Amino acid sequence: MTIKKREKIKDLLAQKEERENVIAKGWIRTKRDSKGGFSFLELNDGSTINNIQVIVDHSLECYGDVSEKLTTGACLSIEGKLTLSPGKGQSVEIQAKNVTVYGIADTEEFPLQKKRHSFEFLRTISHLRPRTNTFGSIMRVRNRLAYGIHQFFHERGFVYLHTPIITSSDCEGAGELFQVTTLDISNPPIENKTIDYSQDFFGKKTGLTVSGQLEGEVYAMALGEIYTFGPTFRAENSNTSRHLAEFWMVEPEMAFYDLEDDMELAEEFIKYLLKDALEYCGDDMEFFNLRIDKTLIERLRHVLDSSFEKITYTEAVDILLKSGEKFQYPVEWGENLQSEHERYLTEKKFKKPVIVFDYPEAIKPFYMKVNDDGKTVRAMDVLVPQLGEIIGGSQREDNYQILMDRMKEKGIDADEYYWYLELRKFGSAPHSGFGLGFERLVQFVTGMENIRDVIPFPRTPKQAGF
RNA sequence: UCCGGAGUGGCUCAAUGGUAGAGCAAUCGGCUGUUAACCGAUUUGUUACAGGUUCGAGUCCUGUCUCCGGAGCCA
Repeated sequence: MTIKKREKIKDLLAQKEERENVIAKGWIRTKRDSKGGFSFLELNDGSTINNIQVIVDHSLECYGDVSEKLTTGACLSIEGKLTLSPGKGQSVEIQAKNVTVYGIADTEEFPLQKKRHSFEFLRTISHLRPRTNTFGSIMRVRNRLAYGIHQFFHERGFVYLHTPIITSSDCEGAGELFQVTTLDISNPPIENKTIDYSQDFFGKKTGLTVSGQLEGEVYAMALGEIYTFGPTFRAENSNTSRHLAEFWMVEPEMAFYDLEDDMELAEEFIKYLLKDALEYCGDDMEFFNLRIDKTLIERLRHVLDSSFEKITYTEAVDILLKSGEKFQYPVEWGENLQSEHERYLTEKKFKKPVIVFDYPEAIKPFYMKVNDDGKTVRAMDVLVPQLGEIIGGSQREDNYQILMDRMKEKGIDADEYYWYLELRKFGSAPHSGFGLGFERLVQFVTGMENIRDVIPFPRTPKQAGF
């Protein structure tokens, strides 16, 4: 007895010749009935955006049992013959010999219709939206990008490092951590009118990580080049199309890299991933280009073909001041660049990604290396058209005394970070790194406007359903 | 968090303070190797929630909630 195996629709569609006894399994996207005595089913199994057309003859033995159940959303197993299609729109199709219904989808209740839905509505049915063309494509591209990230770093000898999810250190500043506790929050232990965290699970106040960078530095200072790729949490009340409370971040950290090396790696990295997506997700990318953003592929190719513009913060301020543009927020050296300023640089001035570096010391975190001028730090942001900041990175301060002084200046408790400081005390070395918001990358590559639509289950303020 | 907009059949949206409607979907029928099929008919409502003004509120006012867009924070 031969064991008949299900073939993926992606593989079946690539066939050039007719073949008996194929098995396909998947969900019905649409059905068109012909009173000529057969139905056309569009079957999708997620292996590709493309459906395979299945012809179900109403004279089939099984038809009486299944006819009522062949509706949009139902899940089926089809056995039949793969044939060349006489109709337009597909080269092959399956002439069904037997149809098994795994699961019905009552048309009165099933919310996905064979028409366009708003992304807003689809967010309310996060458990069913992966069965749409758009979300299938997004998650396939997301998956390919994740794979590409590992591939990129492994080709370069980076070590994939797992940094902790629960931490007691706060890398960027207070007020943005999700607290982790096993204390009874309705009746916490009190000592001197404050909560006594010595009785908490870890014996101190802990939270979910906002970045694996500091821990990443620890291992870069031993293994040379490492990267992290994992979930990150920010309890900021951000309500924008570019922020999530839980998102995935990629953070490479490299010993012996200065800021120039860092920028070079960032550019190479972005280009590698764009090329990868275009090469391996052709059908999905074409779909985005057709339905989401007609200039997408052209724009990505342009990014691939051009070198990123590298300008200092001071140069950027100069350009903005001389631009003649009327900005809502004034441009002034020492202030953060506003979204509108970044957009001018990437979309109007250079029309490609721009790396701005050497930012004023006062507006950047304590761990960034201070330049000789004493006023700027070795920080860099990669800005891309439409989206803005996709990467933020820096060369790290490697001088023990300077780092100590900066922590003091910024009001950071050096005792808490003694281990971080000791990296500079024992065998310090120049090193650099950056962070890439994975969902922002997926947005950039797919053209999707809202970050809530490029992660399977988005977490945002007031939203943790599913 | 701030500014602006929105919340009405399953979905997308209409409705000058005066009888809540259309398209799509669904259902039924017709037609067809069909392709977001097509044609005809039918069904579907606590107008987000709580108050208030008014003879009368989907519409005006107050509060609350949620969503969307923009800003800040950032990745």
